[in-house]
Amino acid sequence: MSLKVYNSLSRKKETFTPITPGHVGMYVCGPTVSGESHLGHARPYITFDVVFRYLNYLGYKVRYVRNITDAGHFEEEGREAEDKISKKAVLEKLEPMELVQKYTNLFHWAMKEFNTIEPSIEPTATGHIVEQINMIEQIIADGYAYTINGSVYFDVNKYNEHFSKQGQPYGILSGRNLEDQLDTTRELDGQDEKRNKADFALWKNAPPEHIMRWKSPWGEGFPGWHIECSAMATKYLGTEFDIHGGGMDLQFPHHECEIAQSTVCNHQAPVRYWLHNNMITINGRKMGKSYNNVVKLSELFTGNHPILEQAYHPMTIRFFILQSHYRSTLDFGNDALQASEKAFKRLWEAYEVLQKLETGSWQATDTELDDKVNRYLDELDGFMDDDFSTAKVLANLFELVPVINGIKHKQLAADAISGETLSLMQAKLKTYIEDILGLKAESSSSQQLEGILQLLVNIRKEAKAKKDFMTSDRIRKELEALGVQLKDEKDGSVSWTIG
RNA sequence: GGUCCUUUGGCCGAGUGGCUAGGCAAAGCUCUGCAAAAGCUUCUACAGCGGUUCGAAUCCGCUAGGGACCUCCA
Repeated sequence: MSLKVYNSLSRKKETFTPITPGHVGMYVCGPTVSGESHLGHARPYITFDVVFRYLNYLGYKVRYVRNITDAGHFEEEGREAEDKISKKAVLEKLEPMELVQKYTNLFHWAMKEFNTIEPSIEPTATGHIVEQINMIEQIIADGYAYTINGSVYFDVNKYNEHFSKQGQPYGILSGRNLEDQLDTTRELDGQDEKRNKADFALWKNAPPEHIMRWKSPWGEGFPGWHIECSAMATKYLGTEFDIHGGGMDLQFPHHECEIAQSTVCNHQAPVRYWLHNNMITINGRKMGKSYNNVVKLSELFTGNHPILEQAYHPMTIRFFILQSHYRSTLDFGNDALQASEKAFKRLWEAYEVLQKLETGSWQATDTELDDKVNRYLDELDGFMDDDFSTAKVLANLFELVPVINGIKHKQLAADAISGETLSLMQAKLKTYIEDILGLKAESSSSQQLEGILQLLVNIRKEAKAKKDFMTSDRIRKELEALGVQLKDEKDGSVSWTIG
């Protein structure tokens, strides 16, 4: 078995072979920290977190680079062509970097809530102005960019003419040709400066009111929209690296431009495998700023948004995202989230039960079931190898839930499956649920709380022994109101779940 | 207008031409002081029409709906 990934560049699944055996370089487009992250942003970071985790599981040494876009040219919701950071800074009376810091912190908080592993390097655009300027200078020196009024533009036509001959036309990633591009009519800032509409900015001259500005050979300004990723990816991953990830909406123009810039500078195509996650939709429509239909992560976690019927735990969201394939659209809805919440709870509880089951060296009395369990476990690697089919992994894990619960609740014989299979199941589920899918308990209880609950359970037990069901039911009912659910097990013991 | 994707049971969602994914919901049953939990069972869907094929949710064509990108966007 070997890992296969869907490469946007070739539009098909390819066997993954790293450039340097045993090592993987992966770059993922990070957040623009001019505002708070929303549900749509969660998808790539959770998706590529699982990619990162799985590559680690396969034994690769992975350098995972995810940038923070904290500079440059952004557009405000109102579509004014202004630097979003500087504009908001005025509105909120904050320093630009203060604002950037605030949203960076919020982003990190959300990523932690989602239990994502921190990238190996998280470079910022403002920290790499020099690298970006160097890269632009090189592009100019090679003749693929021109300067006008203190701004620098990439000459897409010239690039296309030259590199088409080498099988690297502009549009290679997004599958479009330049001629179609030129037909579009858009009135954009600086459009008249450009020789051709398809050209894009490498460096923009900063108007006086623009707060974020840096000195450059072309005057004071700020870097273009795409150069930071090229510069930082090259710096930390080299002129050619293995994986570049991001949302499908970045495929064009962002990633296309990245390819063009890097190809000119490094004399080779920068990326072997382009991986793109699909969008999260809401009522069938992409969740995005332009559509004014975003649900911020903080709103999701607190339930503080008109569309939300309740708060959703970060693990519910993570589970929700992993239940679909990353290249499919995923429709957001309360029903879907609530289904995920319950499903995850059931899976997690079974997982915890499983880890507490005693194993040994007994033989299976139900060999048919034993075989089935082994098959479900064996299939997991193959599912992940098949372009990270987390949905299939979860489906198999759910097949195991009745087996685990059946043993626990004595609906199945304790030795229905062999001790060896049980041990394997424990190990595999730990690896898959915690290490690869990155799921974790929604809440952890303290030892003190456990003690208090045990006390109440004991009191209730005594009441039940005296057939004082009023008291026993009261304890159960009032604990339930506090979010603690008591369950009388068959063997007379009592278990509880908090949450 | 250009390029491309998509349409799966009440809802979400996976699907490699033949082997009823899975989850949630619903109904019934078992267990139980009552609950809850758990287990078992039931619900066998692939937008429409045509074609290819021994066989199609899966391939091809047409029609209809939805969407994405072409502009900041995960």
